[in-house]
Amino acid sequence: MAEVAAAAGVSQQTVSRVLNSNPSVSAKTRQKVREAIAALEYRPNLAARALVTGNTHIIGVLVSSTSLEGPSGSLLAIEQTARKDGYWVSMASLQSNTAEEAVDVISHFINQGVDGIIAVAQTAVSVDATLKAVGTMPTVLVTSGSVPEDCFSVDVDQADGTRQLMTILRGLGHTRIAHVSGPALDLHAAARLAEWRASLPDGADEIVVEGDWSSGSVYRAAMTMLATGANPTAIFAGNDRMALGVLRALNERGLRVPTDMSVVGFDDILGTDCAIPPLTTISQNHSALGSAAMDLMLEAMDGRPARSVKIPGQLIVRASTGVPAQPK
Amino acid sequence: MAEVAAAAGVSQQTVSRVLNSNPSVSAKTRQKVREAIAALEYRPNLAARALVTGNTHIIGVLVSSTSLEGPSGSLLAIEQTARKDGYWVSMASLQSNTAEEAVDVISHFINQGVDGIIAVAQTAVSVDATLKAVGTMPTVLVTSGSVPEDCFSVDVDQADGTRQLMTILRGLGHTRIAHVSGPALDLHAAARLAEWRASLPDGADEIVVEGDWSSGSVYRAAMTMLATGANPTAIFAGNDRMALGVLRALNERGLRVPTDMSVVGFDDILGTDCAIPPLTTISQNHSALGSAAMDLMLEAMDGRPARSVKIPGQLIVRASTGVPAQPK
DNA sequence: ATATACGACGTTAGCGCTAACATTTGGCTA
DNA sequence: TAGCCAAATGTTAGCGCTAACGTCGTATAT
Repeated sequence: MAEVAAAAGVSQQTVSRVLNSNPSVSAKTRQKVREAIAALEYRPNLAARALVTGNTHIIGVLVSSTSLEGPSGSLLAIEQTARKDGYWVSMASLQSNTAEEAVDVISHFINQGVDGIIAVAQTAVSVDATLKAVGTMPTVLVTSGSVPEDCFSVDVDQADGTRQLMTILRGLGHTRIAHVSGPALDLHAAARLAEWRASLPDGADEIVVEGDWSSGSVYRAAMTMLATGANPTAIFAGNDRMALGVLRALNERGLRVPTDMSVVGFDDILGTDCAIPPLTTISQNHSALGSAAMDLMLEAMDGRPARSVKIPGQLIVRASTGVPAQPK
Repeated sequence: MAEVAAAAGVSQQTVSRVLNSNPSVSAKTRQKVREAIAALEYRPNLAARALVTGNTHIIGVLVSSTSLEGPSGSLLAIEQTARKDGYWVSMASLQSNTAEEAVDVISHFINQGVDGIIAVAQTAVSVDATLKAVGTMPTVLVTSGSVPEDCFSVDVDQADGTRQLMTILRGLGHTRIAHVSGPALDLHAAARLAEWRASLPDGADEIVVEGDWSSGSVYRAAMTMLATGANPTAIFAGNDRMALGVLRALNERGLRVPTDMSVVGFDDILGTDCAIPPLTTISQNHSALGSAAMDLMLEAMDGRPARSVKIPGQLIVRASTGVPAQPK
């Protein structure tokens, strides 16, 4: 920087002012400095700047990596929004979903001097660990779990999405709607399960099996369920991958979709438009979620009061849903 | 840090030595310093450390986000390996696949003082832009494109994976094997296309349609191809999502898989084990790719000579492949 | 007893930058 | 023409840390 200053015939401070777009630099000087910067291929050292200003313009983003599509979609969306707002992302994905690892990562983020932390949390454990570790750092949780009043959070509205699916199924005439849930400890799974339960017709049987988000786990579970004689007319799978497992199980048992059974999923992952048959599901608007997370981050950094945002999911109706067959 | 030194009754430098595990600190002193650190909840300022040491222990990772599964799987794998090796990841995902955006991002990484850059590049444009922008910074490319001799690179072996698929199809007796390729500018698509072409029986027709990696694009294209009377007995889709589109198109035309047509994909994305029928494909070992990328990074930082690593893909044989029907 | 070596610390300086204050310059007013 | 203001620039100090070197004391060799 000293070299640039010398080359432009000004002081270091003036170079600094040009870099920081300080208005009190004359156009002529600014021009000279710009040329010197270009000529010398000068690059500002952000570590030095961070040291003196105390902020890095870096956001730490923590994702729990257990299930791939959701969290990494959110991560990419958050990153792109952040960059548009002039922030950069330091990321870490949890391997274990232990509190310890989350705390380590957050601790590192703080040491690194991040301006804020966004945690994409799948389980109550990581929500709690995050809240303990962040201290007074501006924080936004991307989670469907319950969060304290004074905490910023954002999520795709799981309950609303579930209601949309249930509404369309009931509208078609389904009353016996089974549920294939995600892992019990997962907050998204819990939210979808709870709302499914709440949306059941009064007095309906609760036909539910638990999967681990993977299609394979559910293929086997669905085969078992179908064999037991609990005869739903529709199945609400907790995510699209599990819905694929259901579709395969139905196919192998010779049940037609939607004639013999309607199936719905959740997430609208890539490829479900070409499931056999194409799957009715809830599309998650990752980019809206990313922008919302970043908007909240800016509010948090600004010291504004905490609030929570729910992004509505969009119902995508495809061929896997239809009216139930009349009982023969 | 001065406070910690005072509390422990030692100099700042000694505290620094404890933090950096310098051996020439007596056990007793080390203990005292540790206690002072804990008592005061002292956190080292990494920006200051980076300023004086000149390295940040941060790796910049650039991913092109166009297609989701592959790059973000690699990203997560790279991050987890990096953290195991004591490095942290600063990431950016490209929205446009322009050289300009890549250069901006890399320029930022350099300003930030990253110790190295890993670029997950899908197109020749981003490979070139990356190589121009990084200068002398240690760099590893994750790409299937051709790279200069003096450049570290790693990729799942596209050609080998394609050969494995072609070998099994030919072994089953298929000679007319169509290809559904990814977008022409994509390096993975190009590599798979080239090897498919090379693996065709001599003098065979080249039946090929181009998709954009999405299942929807290919569903339509496949329908068209099937209607034209080019009658392959097997279809090699450039990725699993497009294979799903092919499966759906076949299903709607009443063709059975694998009796009337065998189908293979590439990537082994989650859910293909429950495609109808389950898909024969090549599984990409993301975690091996992540470790390899990080190993190469360490070599690059060490000034060792460049080399390229190919990670073999693993053939997963499922129900979508079988012997071709005898011509009626 | 003297020289030598080494382990265990302390002292000094500076990494590259910006905040805060000091200074200069030109333009305008009375 | 003196006086004053504001815009444009310079000067000083310090952010938190570590590299390099200096100092002290104790153990070992001669």
